[in-house]
Amino acid sequence: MDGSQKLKKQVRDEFMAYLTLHKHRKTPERFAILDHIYTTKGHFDMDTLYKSMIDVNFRVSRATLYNTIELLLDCGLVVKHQFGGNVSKYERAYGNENHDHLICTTCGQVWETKNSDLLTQAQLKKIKKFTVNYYSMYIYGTCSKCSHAKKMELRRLARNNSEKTDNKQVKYES
Amino acid sequence: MDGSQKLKKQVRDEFMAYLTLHKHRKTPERFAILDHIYTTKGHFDMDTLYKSMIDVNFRVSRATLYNTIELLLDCGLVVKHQFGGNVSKYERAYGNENHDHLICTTCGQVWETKNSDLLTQAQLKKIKKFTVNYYSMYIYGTCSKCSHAKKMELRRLARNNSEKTDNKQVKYES
DNA sequence: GTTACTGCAAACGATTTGCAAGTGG
DNA sequence: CCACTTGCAAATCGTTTGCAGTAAC
Repeated sequence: MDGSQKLKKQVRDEFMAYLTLHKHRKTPERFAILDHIYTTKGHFDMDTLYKSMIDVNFRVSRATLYNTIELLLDCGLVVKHQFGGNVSKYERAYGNENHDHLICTTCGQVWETKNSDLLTQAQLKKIKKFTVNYYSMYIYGTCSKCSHAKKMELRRLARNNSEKTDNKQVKYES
Repeated sequence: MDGSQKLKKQVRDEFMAYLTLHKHRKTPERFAILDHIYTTKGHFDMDTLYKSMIDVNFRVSRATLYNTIELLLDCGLVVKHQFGGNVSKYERAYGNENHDHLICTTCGQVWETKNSDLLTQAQLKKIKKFTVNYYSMYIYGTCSKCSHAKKMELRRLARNNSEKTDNKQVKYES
């Protein structure tokens, strides 16, 4: 099994665990979409994803794509970007090096640069063939309030899951 | 004249120069919008801007707002963000300290942090009350192709402008 | 006077939603 | 079998566009 297949298995397992924990169903569509996303590196938008799945003869509706991408974002397997156009761009979260984005505000094209965590403003100005107007670090995560809410939710889920297990055990015992 | 008024004059002058160079008309709406944007710090969206201008009894249409913001973006007086919701956020470009954005992917709220140019991944993890999932540096600017096109365009404009001056002089001479 | 700009309303397009039919657990 | 998911089509909503009237130059 090559690196790509290994990664696919990894993320499939992670998605599986996520679905189980949240009591979401494990439909073929969901796994097919995840798999398909992890066959290509780089950015994609919903329309591209839709068409490329049709191309490999996997019929999905756009509604399902949007529904599934929501789950994938929530469990952190996919990352969402909005560079300035009207369409959102997505990208798989694992198997891509850390990279920053150079966005041309005139033509909208996006280039990627290698991890530049430590770039200073002075260094940025030196990026070849690109005139930097401004830049912004977008740090995505969970605020304390939502963090707390999520924790409570997970606790509730865990409790329900174990209760269900208990019930089953009771059944078997009786 | 306080600092705020001084800044407003500065950006008004810059906008004026931009409009002159590009042969765009100097309408009251355009200057009112720029002025209004520079009365508040922080992010705003189009709807908020629209309503707040109505509030101060300045009637503008949404179409004009979108048209004008385009110009302001082009001349770099306003900066555009898309944090992940459905609406674009804007921000004046001058008079704000350099800052990064903390975006809660659950509730969508956005906080600002002081300039963290040199934040390392390790440091990011330590941001209090915020669990960092991932971050991305968005570097906006102009690519070499567009840069060249813009330069040509400016040259053309400059030529036309001077030709026009020449014509006038000829007229006066004749 | 020309012609770009404004305001209005209609159009657009990415995303979302409601609902009937399908299917995982 | 129950109710979550899917697929379809219609609805939504921020943004763009066409057009007639207005005003900058």
